[in-house]
Amino acid sequence: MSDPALQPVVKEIPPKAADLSAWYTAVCLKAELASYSPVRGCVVLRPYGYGLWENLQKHLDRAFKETGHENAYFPLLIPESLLLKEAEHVEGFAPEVAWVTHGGQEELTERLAIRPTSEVIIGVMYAQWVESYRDLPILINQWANVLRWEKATRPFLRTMEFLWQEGHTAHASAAEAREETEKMLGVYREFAENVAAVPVYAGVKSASERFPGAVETFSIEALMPDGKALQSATSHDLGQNFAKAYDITFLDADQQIKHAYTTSWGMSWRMLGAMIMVHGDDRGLRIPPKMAPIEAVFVPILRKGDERSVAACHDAAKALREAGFRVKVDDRDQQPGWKYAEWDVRGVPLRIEIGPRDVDAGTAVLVRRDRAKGDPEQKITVPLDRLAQSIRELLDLIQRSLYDEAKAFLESHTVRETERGAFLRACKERAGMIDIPWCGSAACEAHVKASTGATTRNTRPLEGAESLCVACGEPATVRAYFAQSY
RNA sequence: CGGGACGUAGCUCAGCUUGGUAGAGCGCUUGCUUUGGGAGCAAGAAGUCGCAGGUUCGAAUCCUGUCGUCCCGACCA
Repeated sequence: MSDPALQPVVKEIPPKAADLSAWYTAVCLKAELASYSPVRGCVVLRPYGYGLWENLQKHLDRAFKETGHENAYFPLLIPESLLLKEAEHVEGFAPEVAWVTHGGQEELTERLAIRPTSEVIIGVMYAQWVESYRDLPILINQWANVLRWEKATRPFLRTMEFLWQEGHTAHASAAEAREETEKMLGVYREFAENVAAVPVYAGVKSASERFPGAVETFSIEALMPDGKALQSATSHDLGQNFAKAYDITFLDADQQIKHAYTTSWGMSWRMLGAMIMVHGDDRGLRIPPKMAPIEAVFVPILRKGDERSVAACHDAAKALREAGFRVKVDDRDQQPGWKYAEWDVRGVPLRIEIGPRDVDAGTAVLVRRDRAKGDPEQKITVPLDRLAQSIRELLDLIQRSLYDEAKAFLESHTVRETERGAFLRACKERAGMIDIPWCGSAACEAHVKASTGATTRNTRPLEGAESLCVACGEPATVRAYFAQSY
């Protein structure tokens, strides 16, 4: 422990590469994103973590509105009799449903499920609202919490109660529903890559990974530093399954009564977990600027008897706020180095140092969080009257740089295998996204899972030349990414 | 849900083997000096040892149960 090289860079955060799990948990807690609570498997989302969630909401909500959706809110509790109507759905969720059995001292005649997802209660309401093809489509999103009785939990990645949004739409035709499903998958992909700076593979889930009750499930999948994949959002084409179970019918223009076609799609705070793992380093979080609750933090440097820098920071911060930036002045009574370390842990993209020398010169020092200490690109000095432009440019640069870094990792850890032995080895060793022509059979997938722990993450059409499944030798029907998953 | 580890001050942990009434570092409070990568000195506050039983004159320590956290596996939109 006396060797400085063996000391952790940040107190109480272990090196990321050595033990991703320990690093991840420590960062979530030390950056004050979340706290464990007295409730098993449930975390408190602290203000800084909630700031991340609000930025996710802001961007996604705008995208939902732009694609014609409206927000609404449905009940938390679902009567058991309603839940039982879609057999596959019930079977899929039964092990994870929590039940309300009493109201006060009185035992209920019918148990109430705490929603694990809201297809049921929303489907029941849509059945009441839809009569004519003129009532379609219904395009509604809900921001909500849901509860699933999980056995093993980790902050954001899997918690019993979690925050998410769930879109639920009903359409007059299968084609329109499918179009909606794919459109929202695109919205998620756009968000993940352009806002959270997390590159993903978008595609179709295999039958065994499909949402219970869906005709087709699409997902975006991100790759974590340990080579495991993380499903970051899903979009489901539910066909007429739920419409038939919950009687969502309409009189079409041809005077025939028809069942509607429904979709559902969701992204949860798990996306934050992906962002944390993909970008973080040994100093803590690195938050992409578009997601950062604080884009830049001012650290004034004092000199005995000279506190001009504090006022200079506040003045500059005020101007930046008026220009639309999210900035903070850290004027606490602490050493600058202490503050640097703390804001590093919390992943603020830019630090702005103003000291006596800067006050005299009318400048500020900008320090990029995405660059290492000692990197010549880490610090630049800019004139105060150009601060807004400089920050705008740097934030854009950091946003792009984080994405490029993650993209390079994904690409260098996406391996196209053509030989069975090498394929199975890559799956077992968590080499990343293992890309093969695949037969699409559940038995083949189950066999790969049993011998390596990996499953298909998602699939896409063949590129043309491939003919046989690398895993089993049967004719290939799609290309698939295999990986172990969170 | 199976296998393993852990739970002592806000944090990281020592003490437990061999029972005797609570410790360290960091953090926190106050004052002074400091401040361009986790400052220094001085004084001070802070823990029903996760919880519940049991054994014992006496339990952080031994036994049982329980709750929680982490790791591996199983399961899991």
